[in-house]
Amino acid sequence: MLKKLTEDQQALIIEQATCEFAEKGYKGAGLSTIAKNAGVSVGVIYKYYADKEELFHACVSKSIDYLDEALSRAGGEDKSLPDMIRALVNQTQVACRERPEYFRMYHQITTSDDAEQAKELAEIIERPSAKAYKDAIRRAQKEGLIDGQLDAGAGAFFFDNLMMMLHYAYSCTYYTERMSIYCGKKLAASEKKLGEQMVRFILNGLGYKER
Amino acid sequence: MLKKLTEDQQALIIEQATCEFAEKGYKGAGLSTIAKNAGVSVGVIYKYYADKEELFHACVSKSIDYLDEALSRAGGEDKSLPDMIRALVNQTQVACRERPEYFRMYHQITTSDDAEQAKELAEIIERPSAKAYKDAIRRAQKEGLIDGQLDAGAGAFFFDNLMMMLHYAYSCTYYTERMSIYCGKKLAASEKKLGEQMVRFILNGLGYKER
Amino acid sequence: MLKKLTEDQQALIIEQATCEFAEKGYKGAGLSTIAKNAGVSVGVIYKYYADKEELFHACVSKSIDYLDEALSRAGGEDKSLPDMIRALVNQTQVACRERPEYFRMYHQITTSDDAEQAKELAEIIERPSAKAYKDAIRRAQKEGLIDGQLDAGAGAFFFDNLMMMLHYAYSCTYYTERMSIYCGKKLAASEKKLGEQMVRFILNGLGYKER
Amino acid sequence: MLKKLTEDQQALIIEQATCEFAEKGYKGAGLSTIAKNAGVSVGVIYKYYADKEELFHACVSKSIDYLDEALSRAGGEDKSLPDMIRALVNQTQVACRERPEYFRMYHQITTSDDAEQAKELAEIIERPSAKAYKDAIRRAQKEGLIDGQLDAGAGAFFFDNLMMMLHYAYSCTYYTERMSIYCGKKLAASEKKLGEQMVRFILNGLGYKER
DNA sequence: AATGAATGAGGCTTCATTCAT
DNA sequence: TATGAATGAAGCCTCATTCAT
Repeated sequence: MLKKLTEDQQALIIEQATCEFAEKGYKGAGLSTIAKNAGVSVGVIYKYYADKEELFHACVSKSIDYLDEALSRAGGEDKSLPDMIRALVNQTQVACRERPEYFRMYHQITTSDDAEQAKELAEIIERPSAKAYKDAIRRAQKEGLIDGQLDAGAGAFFFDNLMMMLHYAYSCTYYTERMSIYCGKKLAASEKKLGEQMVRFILNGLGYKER
Repeated sequence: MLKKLTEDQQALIIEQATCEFAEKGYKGAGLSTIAKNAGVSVGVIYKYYADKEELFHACVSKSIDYLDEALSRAGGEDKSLPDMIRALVNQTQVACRERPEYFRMYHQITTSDDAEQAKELAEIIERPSAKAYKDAIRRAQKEGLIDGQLDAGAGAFFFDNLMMMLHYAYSCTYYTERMSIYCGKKLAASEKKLGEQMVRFILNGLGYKER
Repeated sequence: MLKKLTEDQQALIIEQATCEFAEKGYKGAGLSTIAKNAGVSVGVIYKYYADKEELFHACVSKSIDYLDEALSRAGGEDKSLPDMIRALVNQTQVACRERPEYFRMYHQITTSDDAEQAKELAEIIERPSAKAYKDAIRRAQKEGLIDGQLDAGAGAFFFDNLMMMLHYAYSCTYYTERMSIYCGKKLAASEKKLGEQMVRFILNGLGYKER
Repeated sequence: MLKKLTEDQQALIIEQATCEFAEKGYKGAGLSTIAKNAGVSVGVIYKYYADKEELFHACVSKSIDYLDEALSRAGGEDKSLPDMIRALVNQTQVACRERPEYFRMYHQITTSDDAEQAKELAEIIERPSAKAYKDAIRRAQKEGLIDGQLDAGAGAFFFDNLMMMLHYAYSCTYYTERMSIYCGKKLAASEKKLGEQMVRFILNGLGYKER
């Protein structure tokens, strides 16, 4: 009983907390549920995190890290634009299947009503990919591969909007249902086909012309 | 004390409740806050709604109605595809400016972890527009105006995904910030320019070719 | 709407209130239930009674009046002791069948935790019959009809105790059940036989000897 | 704050709850009052009892146990009928002096308007003593000690009715007052004398003849 | 004078947080 | 150091009472 929490136990706390927050929201999540699911006492959580909010933030950070990692796994500056997009869409589908809770967590973040905090989080989460996508679009525009009239920022925005909705479609109950309604069950169930359709739509949207 | 809540007061309850729910979520919203903001007593709310949940549902219904109405204001089957899309984007921007709480409410709905309820709501909310968009796309495909390879459902899905993210960008703190990060403050602030970019991206995405 | 409550309506209020108080107790009774059952508005009750407590007291008074009346119907100083007791037992059975709520009301009174009020009520309700029974016993003792060793007050007390329990047995759910358990369903259902047994027990208890 | 409520504290909760319920009834009793009187927080009560009702039932059970115990202390099948009755009356007087709240609790139970529950409770509480008394009477009848005409069940019923009213007289404000009115303060105050009178009345009532 | 909707204090219950062991 | 029971503030809801019509 006088042993320090192992790293595994600490990780389990975050993992279970993430699931609980992702599922029930910040207010709905219960500390005692988290403790029970993680196999630790409520008290020990307060040794590692000052309060519920700090635990939540830790889960958020972990989720962001995973999201970043998932993105970078798709990465590769050397890829062609179509390949890059294909890889990103693909990676999203895989990541959502593996760890839907992290994407649900992302969705929870966006419900925050604290403007200051929202700003801060957006800065951390969105800035890097915004830059990466914008740069890629600019590069492609210079190479004459895509629509020159398109504002690079706006293009990145629309692209990421589609990616984000794909996240939600694969991780949040409501959006999953919505995807089925729009695409039909069959297409919704086929990651490959839907991915292809999406890549096609995005490339078209950006005004991509081969060669 | 008034003999009976005026229609205005009743409407104010829903309005304030919607704001409270939209901002804090179902769990976070406080009945006493709502009552105070609506200028009524806590008790009277229970004369009109059996409990917190029923009040929430009333707010949801009202929000959905507004959303539908906003959509139909853009409507017009007779419009050309570009005009229709332009109108929808436009209408979204106006509606979000006028009643951001209804769109925030929508966002709250999607956080529900009750699968059954999510299903039901998605059916009510999404089915009609899904059908409308799909039909419009099919029609345009028959007329040879847009990409014939595109699955109509998927096209409608991607289109509505972009619309939904526009809603969020104009009504939820986090997404607003995110839009600024992607597009820059200037473009984010110009509804007109951003709208044009978006219409362009969508038309391209659908593979629209004039004539 | 500008008409005064008729006497019937006023009586109905008391009647329904009595039933409600008798069934649910003072705390459990609901003013709105009473109003609804009496076919009047809640407000008008407050025109006749200052508050819930006063209404309760009015019901208590009415109940006491009925109880007294029921007793006096049995009355008759001229009767022989056995006849008097027989008449009282009989009358109790009839009254309980007709108006169980008044006896339930009595039971409710006795749960009061306000010592002062209990004292006052006991004085009003019990003093007269205590005196009457005591006198009757003294008279019978002088005539050598019953046990001279018995304290007249104690005798009256035991006699009335048995009467009171008979009240309860015929009007309160719990005591009805209890009667069945003790006496068996058959005897419990036969007012006549049980009454005879009780008269016999009482006369024996008082040490009554004919002639 | 204590690591765990001691047994004493747990007992105190039940004790204080019993007093509160006994005094004010189920509806009238307040959880916060109970907590305060027991020197614990409101919350901890919910660690031991799911809700107010469960706490009430625990108090009822405790009270019933005490009542049974008090009865069995008087017990003794080997005693003569007069001795048995004397012991029961005696024991009742002692128990009421020691723990009036348990008898008040009993009184509260009988006010329940839930027929099903009343039935159940009556079965548990009354059946055993009903049987014991009835058997004792039958035995005495066989030995020719008491009135053969008396229905054993009815006799047990009348006997227990007198016992019950004695309980109430010694524990509930109203009935205490009533006893004074009937018997006079002096006799009411003398447990011994009143007890003797009561035993005499009962034995007479049963038609007891020595030898 | 009767109505019944509005009021708001108060009750039960939950759960984030504390702290004795 | 980990435990998990105890704490108590805060939330939902009820209902006796008020008062505009």
